[in-house]
Amino acid sequence: MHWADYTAKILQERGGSQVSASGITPSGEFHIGHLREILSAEMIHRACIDAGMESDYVFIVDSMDPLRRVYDFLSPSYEQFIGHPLAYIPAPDDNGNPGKGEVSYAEHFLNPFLQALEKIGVKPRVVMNHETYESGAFARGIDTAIMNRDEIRNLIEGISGRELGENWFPYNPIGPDGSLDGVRVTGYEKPFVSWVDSNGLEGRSDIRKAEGKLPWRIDWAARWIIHGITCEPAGKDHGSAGGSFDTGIPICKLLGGNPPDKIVYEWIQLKGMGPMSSSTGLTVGPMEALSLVPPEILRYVIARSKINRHIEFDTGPSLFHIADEYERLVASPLEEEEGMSKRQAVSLATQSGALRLSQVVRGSDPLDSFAGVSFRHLSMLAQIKSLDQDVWRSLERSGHIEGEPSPQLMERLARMRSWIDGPHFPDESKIEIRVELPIEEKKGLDSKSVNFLSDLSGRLAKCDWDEDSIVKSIKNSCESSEITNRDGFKLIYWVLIGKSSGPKASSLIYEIGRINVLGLLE
RNA sequence: GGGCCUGUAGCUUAGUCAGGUAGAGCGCCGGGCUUUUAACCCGGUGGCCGGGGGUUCGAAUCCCCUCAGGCCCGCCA
Repeated sequence: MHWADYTAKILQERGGSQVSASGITPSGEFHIGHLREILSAEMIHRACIDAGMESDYVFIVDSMDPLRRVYDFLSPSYEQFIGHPLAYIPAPDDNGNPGKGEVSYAEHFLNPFLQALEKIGVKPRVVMNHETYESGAFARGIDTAIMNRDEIRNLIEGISGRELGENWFPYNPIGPDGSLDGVRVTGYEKPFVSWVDSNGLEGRSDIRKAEGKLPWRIDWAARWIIHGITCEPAGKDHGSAGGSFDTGIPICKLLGGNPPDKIVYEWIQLKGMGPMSSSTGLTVGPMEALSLVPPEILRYVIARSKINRHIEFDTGPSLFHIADEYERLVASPLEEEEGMSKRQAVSLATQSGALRLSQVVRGSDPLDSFAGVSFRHLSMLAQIKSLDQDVWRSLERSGHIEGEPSPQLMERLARMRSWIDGPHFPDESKIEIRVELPIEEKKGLDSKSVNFLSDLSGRLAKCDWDEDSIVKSIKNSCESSEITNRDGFKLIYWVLIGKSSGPKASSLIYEIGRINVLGLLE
């Protein structure tokens, strides 16, 4: 059974309608890892619906979280905003300087991410957490937390092993400068928390307004109640012993709620691609990934892995692998059969679950997303055929398509071209035409091979420049120099691209052009 | 110091929660497709399930120990 279906089954036992949730702090550019936070919850939400339950999916944006430090992509002038909620500070412009404030910092990073989510079929109810504070919905939780501050302190200290300072208070007011830092609480008289800031300025915050916030561990527990959340998978950082999940559950109960079960997902690692990794600061954004692969395959990256396993993501070879695996499964899914072993049955259910949950539109047939050509094959054609029409003609001849290409396929070729032209395309998949042959390699040729190549050179110099004539020349050369077709083609690939196999030789030669080919055959 | 995940064929892995003779894909090798695309079709090769011990009629699966890799524990998905 797929993990999302399994979780849905557990939730069914809990009963009632379900609310799955994700939460992300928009402190900077969103990346591919955030997709796992989103999709872990969204897929469980879909599985609940598929299992016949009422279900809602909420994406809570932690817009009330403060700016922690001046990140590399920000100018030093952001120093003044440290400690301010992300919803209340201006977005950076292209140079990292604070903008005019038409768009908040939180929205600036959130908006492109939401667009990417739409493309992969995720339609969350978006909740800006600062608006929940502004609405007063947190007031009840804040009041209860303050009234039970000692118990909450004991819970956090006991479970996390963290010692909370003497001035710790389960509510952080915003000071007169707009920052959450350096404000000390001096008293509470519902609904006002009074405080003094680091300069000795005194004031008070109304807990019914966004004039302060709960510390993370309490905030999380309180929002479970506010939104009726029954399921919120969290990253492994929240999942370790004594982490915020372990404190959140009892705190939520203390506040009078029924907390969700602990579900932890593993992280996505960025791997390989030489210099492309965290060290260069280059990460892969969801939009960027979508410019390379279709949305259902991006979903499949998450759906195919068990929730508690690392995903090693790279935009190179593994993307090929996953994309072709997806195509293969769609084309020939496992079928239910008499006398299937338990294993096969489990694997069938998991696989079909993964395919089902990978669809952009819930409930649509995976076959609708099927392009009928492997990524590997398409990448090759795209590299040797500069015109789309030539790619379609080739695919028609090879029997991949009949007549006009499908819209899915056309989109796929467009994406393939941008992948090939971009920095993420794997070297091992690149077809690189040689400029000249190294002398040592020339010396290693036996006389038969030399004969073949010079014979071929003579024929190619004269023949019509179309694929049929080129193929004929190759076959004739093989015959007259008494080598097998197989060896002949191997030699050609070796001369042209330095490998023993490659894309259809005639197409390759045709695309390289007569002059260049003859130059290499010299 | 506390905790999590992982270790199964050359590679990626399923199977571990509910113990019952190790499955798959890729790769590789061979064959076919009478113009041999890295396409497509068919067949084959390949694993003392990290190591040791225990429980059991029976262990990849449960328990204990151990080795190796990755990760989390202010904020971070």
